Amino acid sequence: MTVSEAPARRARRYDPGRRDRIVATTLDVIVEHGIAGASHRAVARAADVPLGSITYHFATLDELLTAAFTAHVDTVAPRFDERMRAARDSGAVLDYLVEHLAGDLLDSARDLVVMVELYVAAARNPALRAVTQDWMARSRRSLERHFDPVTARELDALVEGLVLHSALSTDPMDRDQIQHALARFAR
Amino acid sequence: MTVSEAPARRARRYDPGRRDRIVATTLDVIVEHGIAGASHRAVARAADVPLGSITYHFATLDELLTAAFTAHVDTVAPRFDERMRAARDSGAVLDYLVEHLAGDLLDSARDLVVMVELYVAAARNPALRAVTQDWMARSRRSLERHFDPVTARELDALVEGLVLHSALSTDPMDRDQIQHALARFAR
Amino acid sequence: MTVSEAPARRARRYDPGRRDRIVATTLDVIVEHGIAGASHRAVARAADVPLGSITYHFATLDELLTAAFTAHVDTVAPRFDERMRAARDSGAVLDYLVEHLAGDLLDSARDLVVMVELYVAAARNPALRAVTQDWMARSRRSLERHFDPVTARELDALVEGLVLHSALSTDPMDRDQIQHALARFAR
Amino acid sequence: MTVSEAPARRARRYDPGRRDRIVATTLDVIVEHGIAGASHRAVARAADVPLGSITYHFATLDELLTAAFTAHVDTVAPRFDERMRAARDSGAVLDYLVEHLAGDLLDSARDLVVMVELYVAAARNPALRAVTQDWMARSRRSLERHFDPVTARELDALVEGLVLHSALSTDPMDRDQIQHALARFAR
DNA sequence: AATGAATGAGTATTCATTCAT
DNA sequence: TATGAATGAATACTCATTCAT
Repeated sequence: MTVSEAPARRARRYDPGRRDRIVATTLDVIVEHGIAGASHRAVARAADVPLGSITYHFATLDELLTAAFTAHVDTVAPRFDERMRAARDSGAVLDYLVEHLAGDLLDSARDLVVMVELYVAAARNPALRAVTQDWMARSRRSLERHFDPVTARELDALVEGLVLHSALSTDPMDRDQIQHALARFAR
Repeated sequence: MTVSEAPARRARRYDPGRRDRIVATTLDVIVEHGIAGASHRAVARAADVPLGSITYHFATLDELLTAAFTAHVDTVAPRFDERMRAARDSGAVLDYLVEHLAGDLLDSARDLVVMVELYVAAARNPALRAVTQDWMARSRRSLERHFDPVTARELDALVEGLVLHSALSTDPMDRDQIQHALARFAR
Repeated sequence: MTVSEAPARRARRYDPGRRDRIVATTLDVIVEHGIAGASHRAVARAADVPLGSITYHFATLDELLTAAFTAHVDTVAPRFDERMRAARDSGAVLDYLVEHLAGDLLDSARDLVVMVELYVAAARNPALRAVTQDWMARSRRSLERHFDPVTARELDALVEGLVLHSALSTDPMDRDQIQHALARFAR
Repeated sequence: MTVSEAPARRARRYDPGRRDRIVATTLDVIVEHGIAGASHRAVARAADVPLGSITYHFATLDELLTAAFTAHVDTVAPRFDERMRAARDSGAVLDYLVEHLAGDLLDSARDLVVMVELYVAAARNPALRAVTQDWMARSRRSLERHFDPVTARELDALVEGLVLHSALSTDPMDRDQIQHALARFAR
């Protein structure tokens, strides 16, 4: 019986792309445990990286969180814009939104959690507020491919509200209801 | 909405109503520092009460937060219902909502912040989710005094989205825009 | 949704024998959670009695623990003495001890846990040391009904050792082995 | 066996071997104040190390206690085995045991206390139970150098009982009595 | 006589960050 | 460049005991 609590970390000194992996893992941790649960340690554990490695790449937690959310927006916003570009007309946009809100709830659930966490954090963190506003602006600009600015903004707000509701309600709206709500904005 | 941090601690063994004061102060702290900042210590300091007093009245932080949000909902929901009861018709309701969302009344701002904090916390905390759902249900029921259930639900979602936007955006919608958005649901 | 965290304690102001019930419950708590787990609160909860009631009847924790262990010894020691008195000869005593150590492990397990907890606590608590020594002396005196003082003492020590072993070993001695060990002391 | 509580904290960022020092100090604290007194803080104070240092090296108190007891067993068991190996015959073994149990050497007293604390803790802590069982098995195996397995086991139990008695009794057996008791197992 | 409230010290543990190597 | 060690403040929560009623 000998004392042995070696943390079983495979040596991995050469590890290119580690920085990116840390950023990606940070998002995973946020999704699973919230921003409150996204500590240096939690991320280090999840990314299987020594604690010092996190603080080496990111001077502060804030910097890490900002990097993570920025990366998220840079993934999600272009994808959304692409969908908008691909849509033939405003009707097609609404169809897509219905699909997004009612359908593949696995992927959207993730996006939604990230969104809400970001929104609240932004309320008290200027760096994140910039990220949030960038995201809002981009998504509105994408919608403006098919709607006038006023409608785009209203639609954006409604979608946000619907997302919140479907995230938190035990009795979420069904596809028809969502369709009906969005139709208020279509021709 | 300022929290007095007076370090002077008068001896005060007999202090009826302290429990309620703690609950009220908890809401203040949430508004000022977010749920993440609502620690036992922070609340104790703000309520000018010894730390042990908090844990005496509330076995866990969760219990305290739940009590605080419940108290908030029990204040806000009846007030909203009263407004709905008082409104002559659906037009009057929309007028009130516009006022509520656009008026940068201190009270409104406070309510917005509490709501958003609650929503995010609810995503990870079943007890708070129950509070949230109760709130949603009550507010929908109030709207149903003037709208059919489908419209009430849609309107509720839009309001939620608008709240999020106005709570977090640096460039919130103006009164006309809000009015215009809500008008989609009026007769 | 109204706040209601009433601790659901049935009113029971008139409750004779409560003192005794507290003492008995304290022993239960010690058995289940160890002396370290026998706090005022734990006992109050287990005995379904308000916290203040414990400190009302027992000025300090020490007093409560002492009362509990004393009660235990006053139950166990006479019982053991009765067995010794009833035994025809030293052989019958050994038969009884074998039975006790190998057999009804449910009751003995409880006694054993109490014994070991008491012993260790006694090492640092004078009040409990007195209880322990009283117990040791009484049990030795009981054995002296059938053995000379020297043998009684040795037998007592061996029994204690066997009890410890059977309490902690995953592979306890079987009846024959115990019988064989004790036989060293019989004629 | 005195624990220096020097409040002077020299800056000491580089301190190799600190982990081992913490483990050793933990045993000291257990000897002086019992397991119940072996808190993170108590150990930190005794080892003249900041509190965070303890939790850095040992994620939980359990881990620390386990390391301490394991270290103890890894010191004591080989030493005992060495004595057994060195003993010419079973008589020499008994002589050594008498010496060990009767000599009020500081070292012996210390070992006794550690043993008893370990035994009680083991009753409620699986990790410590493993340490205990390891110790029991090793000590039995050492005895088997001179006794058949059955006798070794009985002797072990008796020794344990004698240890308990001499650790806790104010009126411990004298050398002759111990000698006499052990002689029951000699040729 | 009895008890709910109060309290200050204490518990284990987590944390962001800094430092020495 | 990379990282294990270090650290002091903070976290939620428990506790024995005292007090006001």
